[in-house]
Amino acid sequence: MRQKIETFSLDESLGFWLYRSHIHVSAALRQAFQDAGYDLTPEQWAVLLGLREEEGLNQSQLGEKTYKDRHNITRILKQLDKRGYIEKLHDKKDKRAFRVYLSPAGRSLLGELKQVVLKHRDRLSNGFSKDDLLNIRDYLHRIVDNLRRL
Amino acid sequence: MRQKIETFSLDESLGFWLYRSHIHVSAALRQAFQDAGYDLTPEQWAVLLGLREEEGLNQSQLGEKTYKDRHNITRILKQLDKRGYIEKLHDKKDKRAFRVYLSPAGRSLLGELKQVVLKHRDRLSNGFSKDDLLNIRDYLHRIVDNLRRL
DNA sequence: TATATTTTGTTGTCGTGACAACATACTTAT
DNA sequence: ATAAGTATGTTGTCACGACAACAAAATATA
Repeated sequence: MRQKIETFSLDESLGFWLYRSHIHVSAALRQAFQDAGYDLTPEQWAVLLGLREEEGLNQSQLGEKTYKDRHNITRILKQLDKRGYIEKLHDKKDKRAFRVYLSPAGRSLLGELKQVVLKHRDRLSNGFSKDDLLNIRDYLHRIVDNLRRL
Repeated sequence: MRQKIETFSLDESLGFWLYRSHIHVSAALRQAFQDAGYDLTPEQWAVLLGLREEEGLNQSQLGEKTYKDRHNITRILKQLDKRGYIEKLHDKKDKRAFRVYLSPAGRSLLGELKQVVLKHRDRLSNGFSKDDLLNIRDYLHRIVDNLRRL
């Protein structure tokens, strides 16, 4: 028996472990971008990656993909637009909506930062086997599923 | 072979899994507080739990315990103070510092919300064995250690 | 067709995280 | 003992997450 976990405390809270690790990972990525000379937040990066996987989404769809609500997507896209990394085109069929695309600069940025991000990922998963990563992923997905379904 | 994980994408990013699960867990706790009729954020709750474990800390120490920098601690304590849950007393030896304590209302709140929080924790860890929880904790701690030490 | 509802996106507010600048006070070095 | 450096806490700014209110347009329904 390693340690009891039913105690009502911070150190024994799954939610707090998640908070703690998220904060550290996010700070490290932010720092990695800064060290590489780029003014980009982890959130902006996530949206760019989401776009890379599927361009032409509208803002709501992009929000679903990146787990950000439409208010936040609006503002993150505003930042990315200001930096010239994306293009918002009016949807021809739906006059309310935009379709969001990577600009050439955005596509270029993804290439430039690829090694930075891969290095960051290697760093935080140092000592993890592929099975470890699959286990973690399963655990984290199960947590989200629990909250969605229950 | 379940799936390759070296792909440079959002769905294969450990950091993004952490972000995703943290967001869901945090939203669920916020909702649980709201459903129970309390106006309290998960961050405020974390600070209260930190205080419960060790009262009389100064703000910097409390920030270390909860992984919040001193700027944010200042503001979170301001919220908790406004709601009457804490007391800030001047440190007698160090005139710069405060020592932070739970107020009677704060202590009472911890009791009132205990069942709400335990229910929330059961919900998100539904289907997890004690070993699963220990494994997750080890994984998440290893991630943080990797970022601290490398 | 006309009305009601839903969907898409924006703006504004608050709380929080990251960061800089600052005042105060403690600590260390000379 | 004085100066330099460090630590504590506050305020201000920007970015982001949660939430409300809103306008415009699409969709559903009567």
